[in-house]
Amino acid sequence: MQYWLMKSEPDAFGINDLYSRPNQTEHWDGVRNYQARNMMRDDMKLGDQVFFYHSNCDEPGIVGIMEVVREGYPDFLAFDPDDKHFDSKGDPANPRWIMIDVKYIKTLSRTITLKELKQKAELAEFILIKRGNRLSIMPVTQYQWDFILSLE
DNA sequence: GCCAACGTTGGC
DNA sequence: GCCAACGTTGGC
Repeated sequence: MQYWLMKSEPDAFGINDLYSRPNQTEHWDGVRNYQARNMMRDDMKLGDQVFFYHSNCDEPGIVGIMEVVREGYPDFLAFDPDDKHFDSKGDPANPRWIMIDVKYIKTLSRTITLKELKQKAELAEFILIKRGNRLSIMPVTQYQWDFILSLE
């Protein structure tokens, strides 16, 4: 089993939104970055655990945990002209963009903030805090996962 | 709202 | 294939 982190803006879709969905499950749509796409398509497997990260908000940080419950499949929003994630070059016979389904597992007792994560020597190699990183999906090592949870 | 960092696009 | 222009991300 592998570990991951996925970012979302809480104004658009936060952890409480995931919690409120039927079966506490939702598809993770709208990813339009090839590196992130490749991870969803090739590497994210059923049962993998994922940190839910709130970005672009008052207190950026890790707020909860979810689990991969469906592996990569075509992101249908890429074919919807009315959706903001529409891709005019999309070809249903050869889908370019991929999504997965995730299920809510838990909300952490507190937000483990980006500010706090940056101060930990143990996380010096964590992709999230590398300068200039903009990936919305990234792998987390077992060591990083355990260490971050120990901060809760 | 600003802007640094980075990815993508498209002319050549 | 280079690279300037442009768009997006996301912390602050």
